[in-house]
Amino acid sequence: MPQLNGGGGDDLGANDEMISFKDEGEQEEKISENVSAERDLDDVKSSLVNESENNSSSSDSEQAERRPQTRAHSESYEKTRDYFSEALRRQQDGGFFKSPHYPGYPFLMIPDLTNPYLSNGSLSPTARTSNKVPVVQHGHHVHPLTPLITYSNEHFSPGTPPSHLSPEILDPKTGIPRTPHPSELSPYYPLSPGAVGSIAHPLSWFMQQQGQPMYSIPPGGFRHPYPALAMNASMSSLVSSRFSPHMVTPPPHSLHQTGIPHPAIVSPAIKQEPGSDNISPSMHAKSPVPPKKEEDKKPHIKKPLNAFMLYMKEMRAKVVAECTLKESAAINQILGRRWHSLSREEQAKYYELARKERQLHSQLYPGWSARDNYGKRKKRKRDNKADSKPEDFSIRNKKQCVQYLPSEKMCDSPASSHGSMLDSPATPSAALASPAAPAATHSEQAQPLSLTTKPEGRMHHHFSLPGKASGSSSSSSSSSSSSSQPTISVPLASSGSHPSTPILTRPIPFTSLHHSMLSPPSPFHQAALHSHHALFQSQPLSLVTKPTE
DNA sequence: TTGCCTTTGAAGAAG
DNA sequence: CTTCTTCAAAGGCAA
Repeated sequence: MPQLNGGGGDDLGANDEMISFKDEGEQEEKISENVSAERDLDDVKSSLVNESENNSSSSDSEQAERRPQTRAHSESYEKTRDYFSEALRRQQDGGFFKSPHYPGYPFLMIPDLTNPYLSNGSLSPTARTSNKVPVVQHGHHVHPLTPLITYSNEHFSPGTPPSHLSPEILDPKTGIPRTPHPSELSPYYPLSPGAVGSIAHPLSWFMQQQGQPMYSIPPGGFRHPYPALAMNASMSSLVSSRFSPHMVTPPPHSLHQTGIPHPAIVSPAIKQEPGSDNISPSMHAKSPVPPKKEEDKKPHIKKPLNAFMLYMKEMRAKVVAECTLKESAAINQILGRRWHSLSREEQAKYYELARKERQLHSQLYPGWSARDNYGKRKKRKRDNKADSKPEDFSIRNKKQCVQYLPSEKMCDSPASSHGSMLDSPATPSAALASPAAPAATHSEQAQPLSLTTKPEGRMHHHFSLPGKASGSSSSSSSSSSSSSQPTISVPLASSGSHPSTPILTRPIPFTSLHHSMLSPPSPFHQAALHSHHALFQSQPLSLVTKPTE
């Protein structure tokens, strides 16, 4: 990502961004102060707050060091992994994310990755409960992002040594072979010639370290077909465990034709945490599709994770470690705030990863549709909100806030506990988006109320641009230009965007245009919008009400 | 045992 | 074309 070049050297446009960030930082600091105040009220735990927000490298590193000691059972590989990744990133970045690239890949290879899953084949229940002392399994460096993606490993031939790297990687966008980014070039690039054909695994660079599959592995999935590999070297397992020699080309339909469990595939019936002893039928079913009812047998292919989900996976452990909180709901609130506080570049990383993820997913499961998973879950009762009047929901939200807020105070960072529910998206992102941001942020704080509403209606939707605009990953590569809405393609590249980040090049809805000049496109539209919101703080209320309507 | 809660983003469905 | 709904992860909690 060029944009990041120079860390500080961010060039063009960077200034604005930088400023915005600063504002954010300031804001955050303010918040921190506030938090501090609150801290007094809170018990010692609150002490954690600071670092969570600041992410002080020192604290992280300290923690990192400590954790490894306890590694014995670490909680979940993932968490530790995340934690490390974070720590790593800090180290590399010096506490601040400067390099857009995924520098850490070198570490990937570190064999250490003792993957609990691999070792046991399952996570010990205790592990889950042992959050209090987040343990790190491996003290090695892990790139923050690497851990996230693992899935699809299976598609690569196990037999292929990691070293087997494809020299060239097809540029998703252009389809033209390109020299992989250094970060991308991992010695272990798992592509097997035959395997995914010419398609390089978009996430391969990412996957190497991954001990845990991004998608929950189907029961069978975990059971590595090649136990030896799995059990043995974490590394090999990582790389090869999921690779399947069988995998030649993506199945035309959702079901993995190969019958090889993919991390993303979960048998509905068997859906379970990785490591469960149960061997899924599908697993056994390595044999070509079992002749049972399609439904029963049909493996559940999970949706690819979006940027935020990726971020969550990475950061959750860290947040958990910093906080005493264990409830995901609370943690997620914090993560949501942090997400907004991320710099564009940082978010861009995740968007890019998510894009690749989707791309890969689509390649693996060409026929798969998100709709396939509809109804798998029980359903959400969120419906309530629809019923409830604005008032009601506000109240309801309030309750929620209260419920989780405490924790946030303790742990959360930046953004604010103050704002309480406000996660105000606007905050960080807005800041990024526009110079006006500062004011905006300020205003937000002033009007925390708006936050309460947010949950209800997902305000961003209202602002949001054409849904597809931001998204369509796959299309993104194609340069989604077909947005009916007036859009301007803003090559943020000029502002230093990563070349490979389609996001930046996406067309920006006209509505956010003015912001676009300053801010990143699509994924960030929201932010821009939020900033917008800030600008119009005079009418924040409207936002609130809208959702209800 | 099961679903809820909570977050953002993507995608599909519905209007 | 816009809006709404569902699902993705995750783990404590409630029923």
